[in-house]
Amino acid sequence: MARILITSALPYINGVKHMGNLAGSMLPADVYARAMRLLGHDVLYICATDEHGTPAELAAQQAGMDVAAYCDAMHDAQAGAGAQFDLSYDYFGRSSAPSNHALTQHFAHVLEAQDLIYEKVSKQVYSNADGRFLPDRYVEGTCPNCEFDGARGDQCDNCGKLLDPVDLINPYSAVSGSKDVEIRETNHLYLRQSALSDRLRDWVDASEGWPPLATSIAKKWLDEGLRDRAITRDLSWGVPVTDANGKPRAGFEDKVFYVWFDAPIAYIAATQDWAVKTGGDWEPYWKTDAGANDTQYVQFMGKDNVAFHTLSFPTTLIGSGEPWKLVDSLKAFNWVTWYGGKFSTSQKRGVFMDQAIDIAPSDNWRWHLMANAPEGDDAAFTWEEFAVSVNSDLANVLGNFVNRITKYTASKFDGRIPAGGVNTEHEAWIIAELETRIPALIAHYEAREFRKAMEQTRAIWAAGNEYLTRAAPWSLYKTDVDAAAVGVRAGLNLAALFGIIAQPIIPNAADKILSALGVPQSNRSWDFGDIAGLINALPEGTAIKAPDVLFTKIEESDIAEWTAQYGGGQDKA
RNA sequence: GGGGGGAUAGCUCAAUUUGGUUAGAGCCCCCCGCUCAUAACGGGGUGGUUGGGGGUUCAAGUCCCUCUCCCCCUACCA
Repeated sequence: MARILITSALPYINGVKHMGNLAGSMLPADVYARAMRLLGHDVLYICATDEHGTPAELAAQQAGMDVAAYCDAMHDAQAGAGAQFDLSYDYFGRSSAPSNHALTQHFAHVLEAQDLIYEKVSKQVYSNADGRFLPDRYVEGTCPNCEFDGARGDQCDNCGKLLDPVDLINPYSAVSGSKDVEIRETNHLYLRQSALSDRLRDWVDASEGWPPLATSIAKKWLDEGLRDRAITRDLSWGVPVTDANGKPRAGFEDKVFYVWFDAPIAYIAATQDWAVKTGGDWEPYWKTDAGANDTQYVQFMGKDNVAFHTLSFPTTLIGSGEPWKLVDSLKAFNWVTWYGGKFSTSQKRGVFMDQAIDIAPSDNWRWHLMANAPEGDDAAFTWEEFAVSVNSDLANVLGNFVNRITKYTASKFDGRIPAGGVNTEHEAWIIAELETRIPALIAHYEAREFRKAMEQTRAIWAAGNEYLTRAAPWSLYKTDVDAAAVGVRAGLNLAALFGIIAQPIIPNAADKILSALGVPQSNRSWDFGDIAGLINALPEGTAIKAPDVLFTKIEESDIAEWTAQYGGGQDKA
């Protein structure tokens, strides 16, 4: 048994997330967490809302709400959506929590004590109309390179050239459209990342189990030489910048820490909040002087977040000089796209978590998104593929298997798990299948290869159908009831096994199957022991029920309706 | 501009790390079987110049060069 800390990239606060966000970190982290729990590990799965930054302030303003109240509402909405998708967080915290304020300020103080923080004045665009400094991409204007009119301050979408907002011709605020903008000087705290390059490189070189994507991105930045990075912003909503006495830092009264400085720290702060809430101990997860070297720390994130997790956050932790736990393994995902294009609220393209749960049960989404996880490349969501996942994999292969064997048991064996008969070549066949497939399934989960894990799960379900065809108890029943009983008993045990292996992915359907077969909670773990015994594990004579239809199929008319409402193939971006 | 990832049956993806039998699977389609079951299930089959071009090698989807297209990052979006 191992102690495993799992974090999912923090979902940003400005609204309920779309299915791509769910599929890219929160859901796979959850499936992994559930699988590791079933394997008997001591798992802590931590997530939180990422609440600071300019977009949060603007979203609140647009909603006509106070930022804090807006974040309260959105945090609740996201927590609710997560619960509806059965995300089994041990704690779902907030980057705006007092614990994170304190810890972020703590890190800034110890980093400064290590001479890794200094003040520097830079130039930034200020919008008089909006009464705020504008991040580079919130300034738009004419591109000095190609004269495109809608160029953003950081990059021109037309010619692709990287820009400095100061160079834009006729700059205006992307927030209000106002041209009343000016360049102002502003003082900020900078993190001396350059001083930590060597220590960071040593750590990256020593790391194992990172995907090539993560290693190559980290090394590229290191090769170019880490630049010092501003870790404060001119905003009001965020973690206040304090001095060593906890008072507002002189000259920084109207500034807060940069969201990417405080957000990853919230992984730790949320763990502290979990400890307070549950009476647990957070230090064995995060402090190497409290046992965290024995903790396996796995981070899940989208491909855009890799540099922050491999460089920025480790810089904070290493630079502190304190014994903080660093990440062991990363799993980075590409994007789920909507028919190959981007999700867009305004253009009604794509489904968000709160809408999705009204369309189909959580299990259906979880299965489809994991079976088509964007592991190698971006993966396009389509209603047609969704229907295939639900109808073929869930309804026909798994749902129908459970249905056919339980119904048959009800009609011919009095609804009880039958005794009698002896195993034949057919039972030997299915046992051999399980003896190779179950270890392979577990290996895929341990390697966090989700598509392969789903493929193996489905293959095990499908093997059950093949077994029933081979054993054909309905034929044997006419001449030898005991011989038929062998097939029925094995089939019922297989149904239970299928529920047990399905738990990380489709927890609700799995529970329905296991409850119908009378499998107690205590017998649902992945401690399989002797695999040959799995087809005789259920107590003979136990009364079972045929569960209601486990998965309702998706009809052509459903697809047409959803396409009309949420967009589909006809408006590819 | 720089860096990284990707392009493989009609569709969605394996196999590329470590070059090695006839490049696999699911869906679709066709044929057969079964009749316990949600018109489901099982078996078999059709289908590939591995994005284009060039090279290395006894052998290339895999290594090298080059071209095309898509995605991410490029340090003040998160």
